[in-house]
Amino acid sequence: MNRRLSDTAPNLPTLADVARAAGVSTATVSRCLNSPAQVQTTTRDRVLSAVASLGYSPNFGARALAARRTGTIGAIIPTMENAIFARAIQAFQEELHLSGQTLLVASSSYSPEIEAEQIRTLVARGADALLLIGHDRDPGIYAFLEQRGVPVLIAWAFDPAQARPSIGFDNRRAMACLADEVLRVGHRDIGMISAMAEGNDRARDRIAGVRDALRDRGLDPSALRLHQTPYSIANGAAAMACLMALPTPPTAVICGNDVLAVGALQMARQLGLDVPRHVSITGFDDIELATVVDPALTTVHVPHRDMGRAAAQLLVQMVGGGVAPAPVCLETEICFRGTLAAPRT
Amino acid sequence: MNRRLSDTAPNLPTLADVARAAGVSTATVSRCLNSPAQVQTTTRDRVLSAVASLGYSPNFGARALAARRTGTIGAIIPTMENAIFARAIQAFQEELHLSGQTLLVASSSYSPEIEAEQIRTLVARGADALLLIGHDRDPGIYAFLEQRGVPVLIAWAFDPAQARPSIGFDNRRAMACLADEVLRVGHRDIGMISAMAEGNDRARDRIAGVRDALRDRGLDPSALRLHQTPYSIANGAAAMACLMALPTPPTAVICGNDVLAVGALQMARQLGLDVPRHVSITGFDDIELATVVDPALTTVHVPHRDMGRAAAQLLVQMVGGGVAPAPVCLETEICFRGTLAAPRT
DNA sequence: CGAAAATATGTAAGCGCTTACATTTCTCTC
DNA sequence: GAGAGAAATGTAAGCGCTTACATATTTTCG
Repeated sequence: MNRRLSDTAPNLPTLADVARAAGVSTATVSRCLNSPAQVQTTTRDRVLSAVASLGYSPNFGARALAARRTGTIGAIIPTMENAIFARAIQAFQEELHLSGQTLLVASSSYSPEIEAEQIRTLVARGADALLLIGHDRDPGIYAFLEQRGVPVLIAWAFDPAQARPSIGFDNRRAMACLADEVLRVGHRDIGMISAMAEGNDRARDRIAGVRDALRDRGLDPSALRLHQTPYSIANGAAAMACLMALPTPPTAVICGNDVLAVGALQMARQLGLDVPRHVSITGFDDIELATVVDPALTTVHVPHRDMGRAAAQLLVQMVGGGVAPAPVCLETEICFRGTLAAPRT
Repeated sequence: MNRRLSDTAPNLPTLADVARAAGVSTATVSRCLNSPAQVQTTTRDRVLSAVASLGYSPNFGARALAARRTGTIGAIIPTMENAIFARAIQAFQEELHLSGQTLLVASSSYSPEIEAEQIRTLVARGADALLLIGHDRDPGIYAFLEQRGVPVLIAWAFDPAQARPSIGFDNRRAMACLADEVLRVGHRDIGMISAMAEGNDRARDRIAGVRDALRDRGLDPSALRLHQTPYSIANGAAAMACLMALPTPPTAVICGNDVLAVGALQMARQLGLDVPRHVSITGFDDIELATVVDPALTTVHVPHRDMGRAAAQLLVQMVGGGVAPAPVCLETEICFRGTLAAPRT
């Protein structure tokens, strides 16, 4: 047939070419490449030099078809522009590389519909396994993944109630700890700026964490002045302006993440409010931004890199062994910096 | 043979199953999926409903093998943790998605050896085309890519002297413009904190740009106090400390990127120097960090998102058409903010 | 109305690799 | 040094899809 070999496509050497050049069968060449130990040293040298001299490199499609795996792992994150995901994905990719796996990435822009589509795309593109953020998801998607036999690991969430393998931290408890610190120094009027909670279990858990802390101190959780807004500095600032315009503005504003907190901080300055003297602000994540602003942000440190690295290891193990690992819970830590202080009396 | 079908692997429906269910040939099913216009509406509906009811999804390896393309485009960037790359890659991925392509990413950690390895990996993983940063690279790599027939687009660089397709901006000229502004307000003692120039043509071009500006004003380009350091806030700070410890410290410090500049800014504050009264500092890139610090950084805005988006379009076009597009040069713009002022007299 | 042209569908040959199984070639051991 | 067992290599059957080409069906129009 030889279709399309006539045009620009270069005619690359195949396994058979290497086999011919080395005077062995294709099976031996394949073994040299995939399990060298099975092949005698002298044969192996002969084959490898044929590989080198022909400039051979295996055809991906053929290999994937025959071996029924691609050595590719997919990850879908809301957006790379959020430093927490960029950082984790970077570590994830590096670790994957150590295991000889390649990373296929897609982003959902925080939209469940786009995410569902991307999941299908990555599976169709041959991802051997998938990394997803948070448990919240249409059950049909999990059914689809199960049908295709694609292992999934959930990151950024730890919830032993969910049977699915996951790696993350307890958003709720971490936020409850931080909120408790805010209460401990004396704040009673608490505002909260959160990311949109719909379809985002992390955001919901953090809100629940603040309410837990309130409740534990015998305060009314429903008194929390909650403002939800999409992720951005500008939105954080706008939300802060709303909160501060209230008849009795909160003396402390707990933010669902550092980006919103930085926005809040900027707005506070713009409104002529001194942080933390007039109002305390806290973040969550501990990204670079948190240390660069003045005063530096009191926040919760999340081990994003560790999470990315560990996620890669778990996923590689899941692809290989097929066993579902138990949920992993990482520790978070409060970073006390300059934006939390006792309220003015 | 049926190997490995006995174990855990689910037995997924194939094209043939769909064909059987719909009462057509596999060719017709394939056409329904790839060029629906060729198939009669009634047949198509029948096939598509069979696809849906069986939960069929094409096998990636088989498709790649038969079609000789994967619909996957690879990108290798130094690191995702650098916001400029994260931002561009995000836009790149979104645009790729619109064209039905998938993104394979790898990172080089700024190491030419790792990059070379990653290039081979991505090609072996079936990338139809590659996005790389900067022209600087072993010629053997370009030869390899040419042999394999993998189109490459270079981003972050614009140099008409290079024959290769590229999209970027003129690092040298942009930096020269900024440096000229620094000179224009009266600075004569200029320090520069640059990223490591070796194997990084962007960094080299920016240094050259500063020297150009000096020369154009009749000053001695070799008088530039240049400090090279790896990319990080802490390194920027350390470099700033060195510069300020000089017998006659520079009155303006031009930084190769915003991250180094933010480090310099922090160190200035730590040293009790007021910016811009005691010393001016400039950045390059215009990332979020630049607007969050106080005073906000005077820097060069680089249209990272546009670059990412356009890169995706070019690459898709290269894979499809096979024609090498002419180098594209994007415009940069100086953002005057708070860190540049005339030197004290 | 019939032949030519256009359209729709079927047939089947690979794409390049992996791997189960068969065969050959060593390496021991007694 | 013969036979058993281990090790190395070869044989060949797919993996599931795309697409050139063949065939069947419909449309067009002189």
